[in-house]
Amino acid sequence: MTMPKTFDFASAEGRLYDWWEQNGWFRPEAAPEDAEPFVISIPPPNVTGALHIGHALFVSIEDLMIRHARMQGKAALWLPGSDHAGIATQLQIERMFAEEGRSKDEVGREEFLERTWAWKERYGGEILNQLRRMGASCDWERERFTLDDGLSGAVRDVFIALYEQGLVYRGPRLVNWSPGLQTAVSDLEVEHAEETGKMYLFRYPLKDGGHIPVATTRPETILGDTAVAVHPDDERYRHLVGRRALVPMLNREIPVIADPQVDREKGSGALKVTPGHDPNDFDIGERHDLPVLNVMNRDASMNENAGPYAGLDRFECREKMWSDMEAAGLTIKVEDIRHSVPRSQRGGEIIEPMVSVQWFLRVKPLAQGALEAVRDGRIRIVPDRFTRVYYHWLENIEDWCLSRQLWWGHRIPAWYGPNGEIHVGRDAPTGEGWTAEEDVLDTWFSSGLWPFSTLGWPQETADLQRFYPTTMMETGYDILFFWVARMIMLGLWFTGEVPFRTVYLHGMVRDGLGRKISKTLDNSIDPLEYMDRYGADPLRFTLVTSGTPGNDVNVDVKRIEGNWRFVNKLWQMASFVKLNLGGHEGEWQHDSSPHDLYSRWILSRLDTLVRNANRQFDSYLYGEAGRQVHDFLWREFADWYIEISKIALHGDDVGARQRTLQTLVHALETGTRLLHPFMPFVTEEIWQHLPHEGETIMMAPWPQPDEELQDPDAEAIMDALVELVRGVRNARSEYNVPHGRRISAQLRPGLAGNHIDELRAMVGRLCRVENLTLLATEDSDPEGCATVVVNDSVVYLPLADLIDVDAERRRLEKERDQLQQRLQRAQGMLKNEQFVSRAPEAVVKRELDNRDELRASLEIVDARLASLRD
RNA sequence: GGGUCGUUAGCUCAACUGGCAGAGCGUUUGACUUACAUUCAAGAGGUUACAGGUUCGAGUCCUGUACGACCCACCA
Repeated sequence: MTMPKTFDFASAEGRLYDWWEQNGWFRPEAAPEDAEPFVISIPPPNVTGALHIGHALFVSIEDLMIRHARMQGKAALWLPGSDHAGIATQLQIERMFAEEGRSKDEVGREEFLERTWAWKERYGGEILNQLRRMGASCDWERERFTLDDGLSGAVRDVFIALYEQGLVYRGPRLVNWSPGLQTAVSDLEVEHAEETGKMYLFRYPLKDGGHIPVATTRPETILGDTAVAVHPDDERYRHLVGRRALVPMLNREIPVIADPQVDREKGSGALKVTPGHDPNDFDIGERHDLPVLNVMNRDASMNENAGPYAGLDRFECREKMWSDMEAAGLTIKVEDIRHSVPRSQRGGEIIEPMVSVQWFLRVKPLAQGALEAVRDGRIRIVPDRFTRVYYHWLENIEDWCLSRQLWWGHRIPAWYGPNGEIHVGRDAPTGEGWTAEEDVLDTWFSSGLWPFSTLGWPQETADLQRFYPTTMMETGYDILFFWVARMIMLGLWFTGEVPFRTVYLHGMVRDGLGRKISKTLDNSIDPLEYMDRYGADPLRFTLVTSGTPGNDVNVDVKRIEGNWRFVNKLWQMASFVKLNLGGHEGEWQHDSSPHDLYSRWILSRLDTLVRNANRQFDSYLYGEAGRQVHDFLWREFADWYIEISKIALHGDDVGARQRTLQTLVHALETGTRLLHPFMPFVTEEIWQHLPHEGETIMMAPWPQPDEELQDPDAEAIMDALVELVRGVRNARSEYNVPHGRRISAQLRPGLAGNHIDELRAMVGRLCRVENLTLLATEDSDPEGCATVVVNDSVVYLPLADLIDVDAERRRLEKERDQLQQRLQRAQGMLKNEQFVSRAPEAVVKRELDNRDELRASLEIVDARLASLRD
């Protein structure tokens, strides 16, 4: 069966994917029962999501890891699934209802959830189908969803256990309130941006007359003040401690207190204390038993505690308040300042610190184990610089606000009794008057259980036994805290084991100019669009080879096109081999006599490639490995070996032809296997056309180095021959020898003289030189020739009609200058006794050889130049 | 205020444990050479941000500076 002219990825991808899946090769069961497991739990994409370039990156890397492990004979399990993504999904469904003109509250919880589930069933699989399109070899029979029954049970059990262990508590605390989403969010979901704002300085009136100057950036919070604080040692204000102040515009009486937390250097040195709206003040308030006043509603409009300002939006209130204070003569001045503003990671709106009753997890006890697991090496983080970041965060961790005022999520299993009792458990308590908790858990709480909940925990399932701890956690560094750290904490706490052995962190995808992908810049790179245009393989190869571990990758979309060309090039190499295999299939591998120089050379190079690739895979340097395979196949195999192979293939030595075919097949088939984890589709299709063992390249063995193939002599000789060919081509080009014109040449043999047959064949085939003849030692240099010098060998090209003596002289002078420069460098090093005595022997020897070769070349070039001057 | 990463060809990026700085794209010239014009050949293009240091030898290790990006932190 001959191969089509080009690779039709559009039809091949779906066909191959279905075939792989139907044969069960994505399942760990495809490996022998005693095979070592290799497990990745997928970072579950949001059900609402559509494949974006960030997904494409992680899929490319993880599928590469999984396919590599599978080819190594491991029981590879890539467990797929999706995340219910509380906030993101809820917002989407809210928008749907809004389009129908109904608010979430009008709809009610029950219908809202019904609709969300219906939507999830209908569209939630879309993102996973897009993963399939990329070639992701996940075990779809093990697919999980964070809100499915098993996982929900795990979440509930974990919550209850933590509550019973006294680690989960409920209470009023200052939280980050998102007025747009109307829910609390965790510290991690708040971003701090340096922005220009205003600092308002004003007089805090005292009841008995006088005032204290106080500064704030949020005048509306004055309405919630319950004290004015000064530093106990501050001479300026010490005498005022114990007096009473009056809240501006409300005239509510509050104390003047002394607290060491007040920074005398900041602002006016006196502090308005608003325990209900400032974390700092909340602490002070606790120490002094101050009332905690919340002056805002859920949407951050002012509430009844704001007196006349009730109902105003917080920013309207700020202006109104200030102008009223101005009128009352209380203001001093307003200054522009740069300060950091807390904004919602999702909506971008300003987060309001607000006191609120929420569920919290005391994280510190869990953090200890998570720190130890990395410190003692049970978990390794790659690249290891992230280890420090991880330590720093866990060492300073604060309690985690678990509750969210949403509907879509795991409902907190708590009930409130008529007398204020709290019941936490699997089932509702019996008896009258209990009401269920309305809030759900932070999405990341369920994600934190992902590596073991997906394997059946808390049941002692066979999967849990076999595949836990998992092997590799591959994800972006942006969710090291959100997700990775929490999986480690919860995994250790509940299973007693690390959830995974290695954490591999990749960077963020940026555009071709290094800019963040953003809607406002409109610079998104749509993976689907590029897969439509070029197929999945070029996209995958580009993503993996464009960067280095842990660093952001700037994706230059032109590289996708370039790698599509690479796919075609591969296809053409295979076509060539296949074509030449022709009717000889089966015959091609019978000849076991020693190989020719060319074949020994390419096999030696191939072995070096295999060696490098193995080392790089072991160090997670996938990008470098991919680039090297690419360069080998294109630059060495196709440009040189295939071209040279035509000598034997078109010759009449049957043995030589067969040995060459054997090498062609071996090198290409091996290269294809090396490439399979990067580009699964085209490699499978090609592999099927080549002679191979086994059913699928997916399960073919990963290439191993073979010491026998190393052949430094063949490499050295081929390097010289290749240089001679390049030199002849260069001379032809410089002298504008018409492309079709055949020329003759003479060789003054140095080392290359031992391989005159090979050289003759090569120049004949590759640069249209016929009649390469040998010059005897006593022969004088031929006249009117262009000269090509490589080491101690010289090729003379009789181009009398084209040679311009001046031009040839310039050419040789340039050559001489280059040689001299390199020779000087080598001689300089060798003259240095320190170098000779201290550098490794091999390095010195290489430099010696180098010098000798350069000297030989230079001598010849000089002689030629001298003869031209005559 | 702490910390991390980056700065290499016009652009986007490589360079494993220090050992002759590479690729793709772009650019110049030539070629439809029966696997491939989705290609091939030849060329141009670099003081590896800057200043010191260590070393026989530094893009690579150390110190500092500049610029850029990011992370953490309760700066009224």
